This record gives sequence, C-alpha cells and structure tokens, in this order.
Amino acid sequence: MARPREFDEDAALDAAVRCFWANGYEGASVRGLAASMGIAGASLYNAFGDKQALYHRALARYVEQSVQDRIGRFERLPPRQAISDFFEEIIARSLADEQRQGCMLVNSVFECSLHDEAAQIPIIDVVKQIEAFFRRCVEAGQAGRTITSAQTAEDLARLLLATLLGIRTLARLRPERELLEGVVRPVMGLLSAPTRP
Amino acid sequence: MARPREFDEDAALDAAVRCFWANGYEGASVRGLAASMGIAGASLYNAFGDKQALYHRALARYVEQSVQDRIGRFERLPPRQAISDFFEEIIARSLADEQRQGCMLVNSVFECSLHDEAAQIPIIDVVKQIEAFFRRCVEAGQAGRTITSAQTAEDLARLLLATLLGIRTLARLRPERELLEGVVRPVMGLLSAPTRP
DNA sequence: TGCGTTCTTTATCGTTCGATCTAAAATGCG
DNA sequence: CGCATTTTAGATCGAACGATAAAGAACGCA
Repeated sequence: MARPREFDEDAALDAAVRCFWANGYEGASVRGLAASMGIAGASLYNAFGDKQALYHRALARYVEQSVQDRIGRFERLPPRQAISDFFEEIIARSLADEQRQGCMLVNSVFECSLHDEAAQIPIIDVVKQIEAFFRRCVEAGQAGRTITSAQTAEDLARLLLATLLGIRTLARLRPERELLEGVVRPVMGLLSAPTRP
Repeated sequence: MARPREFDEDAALDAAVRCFWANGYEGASVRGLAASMGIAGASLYNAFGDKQALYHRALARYVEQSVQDRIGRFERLPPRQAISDFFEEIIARSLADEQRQGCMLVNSVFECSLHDEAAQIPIIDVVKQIEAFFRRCVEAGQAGRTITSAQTAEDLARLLLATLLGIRTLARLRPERELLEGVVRPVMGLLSAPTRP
C-alpha cells in the first residue's frame, strides 16, 4: 500500500533509551535523539508521536530489559541468595557505570513527577513489581526458615525496596564498593536474625 | 558612595530556594526566578552572578536550614531516640509535602551530576555530614548498650544513610505512611538486635 | 504503468532560554 | 549641589528548543 519504514524501530528505540538514559528527559533534545536514532526529526514525530510518548516507550523498554529481566533471572534462586545476588549485581553495575548514568527508572522518578502526573503510574507499577519480588523472596525464606520471622514479610520487602533505591541514589554520588556493600551487610544480617526470644 | 540595594538579599535567596525546589534546576527559568524573588533579571545577574551560582547559593541555604538544622536538633537526644525521631520527622515531612517536591538535596543529586561535575563536591560533603551524624548516634548507642554491636557502627550508619535516601525517593512516588514506616520498622528492630550468640 | 499512501528530507515556524546592553534612578561624598 | 558609583527596569541578543509544513521518493495495488 505505502512506502515501508526504512529504519528498524526497535534499534531506534534502543538508541533513544541510551540517549534519554545518558541525558535525562529535559537534557535529551529531539535533535540529539533523532541523530542518535539515525533518523530525521520529522520521522521521529511520525513514528513515535512526540517527545513524551517516545520517552515513555523508551522507559518501558528499559524496564523490560533491565528490571524485569533481572527479576526473572533471580526469581528461581534460593530466597536469601536471590536477595544477596540481586544487590551484588546492582552494586557491580553501579561501580561499572563510569558515566554515572544511574538507573533510568530511578532517574525517571525525579524527572517525570514534576511535568507529567500521569507518567508516574507506570513507574509506580514497576516499583511495586520490585517490591512484590522482594516480598516473594522473603516469604519463601520465612517458610524455609532461612529468613527471620521477627519482622513481617511486608516490612522486610519494604526495607529491601528502600535499600535498593538508597543504594542507587548513593552510588550516583559515591560509587565506592566498600560504602555500597556496607549498606547491604547489615540488611543481610537482619534477614538471618533469629526470632526474638 | 553608591546606590544601595533595594531588595533584601536573604529574602530573595529564600524565594530562589522555593523556586528551585519546586521546579528543579532546569525547570526554574531565570525569568521565573526573578519574578519569584521580586527583582528584575538584570538585578539577579548583578547580585548573584549567573543561574548556576544562584542555584549553589540556594542549595547551600536549603542545606543549612533543613539538613544541618535537623542534625543539630537531634544530636543531643538519646541515640536510638535520635534515629527514630529523625526518621519520624522525615516521614512526617514527606507526607505533608503535597506538591511532591521531595528533598531539594536529594533532587540535586539527580539534577546536578549531569551538567556540573564540580557542584557534586558540596553535595557529597553534606551527605557525608549526614552519614557522620548517624555514625555518632550508633557509636553512642553501642557504647551505652542500646544499639547492637553485631554490626559495625560504620556499616549501620551506611544502612541508615541509604534508608534515608530510599525513603525520600520512595516518598516521591508513594507518600503512604504505612509504606514509609514499614521501611523504618525493621531498621529500628535491627538496631536493637542482641549480639549474635 | 499510474494512483494512493506513507515515509524521508529539508527548511522553518514561533517560543523560550540564559545572558547582556542601555539608560534612567538613587545614593554618599566632596 | 554635582560627581562618581551602583542598582534599577526594560528592551533585546543569538542560540536552542519542540514541533510542523512542504515536497519529493518509494512502495503495494490496480
């Protein structure tokens, strides 16, 4: 019927992820985005709508490839090890992140809330997915007696979630292994604490 | 000698704090800042240099009035209570923050790192002040046997710092009392854990 | 092969940005 | 009372922004 698209939409979206991730929403100009994606500005608008719509699709792609993929990989491990390895990977990624880009999801919490009230909803949803993952780990660990029942699974999952967000914030400023691992050590110690006598 | 300044510099700086806090660095335009401060654009440049210099002074003023003031108020309390009350105040402020402005210091972590490499230094310094406050509390508590010695004071302070940053991030998205207090509960439980047998 | 549709490129729209210039107004000093 | 100095307000600078218009190019289908 009509002329087919010349560029690979997925590849272009991956480039948009990199550009938004590195520069933030405001910092990424439509011109810079289009250049990174290898297309003209008008093609960007034609294919993705506008800058905000492109950002939302880029963020969704990032979440899918980074967050949900990670949850999927650790889901099957023994609970304590899943949590421990999860944080180990976060720390490793933070230390390897030389451009200090941080986590695009966490960045979006601080970028989107101001302009885009409705854009918070998918972000909240992803954060709840992470919380739910932690909670499944804790509940499984409590059932198997490898994680303390001195605190509710609900609260422990909340703590793990806040710890994760705290580490990603801290790593942005001070990407030091000893500091970040020092955060996790007491948390892992808490998980294995015996029920209070 | 010369014409005296017509506006109160401190009052203008307070207005700049409110404007930057509410809109972020990028989001606050020089025109909007000048309007909020009740002065003309040229007066802003004359009195404060440029936008970045004004931001740095505004952030320093915020830190002085919010962060350092808080540390000073809780410093004299019994260690466990200081920590507990500290988080209680953070949660109360987060819940009362209807515009979802969050903490200007935490916001600056995500705003400044990209553009302004040198601006990170004072931010890092303030974060270290907060960490040092937590560490003093933990060490005092350990000396008085009200805080566990199962973990080092260094690591516990790191955990408290990450928890604080995590709560402020989480509150930005989901300002729910039960969620935020649920984060703190296991932390306070950990502090009072007995030394491992 | 021509038609309708969609994509691509280029140029450009109006707005807003941070920053500066100009000139008038307001002071203290001699 | 001028003179020197600084602060005001208002106009304006060039650059960059997001977004669009116009025109030609490339396809499927008749």
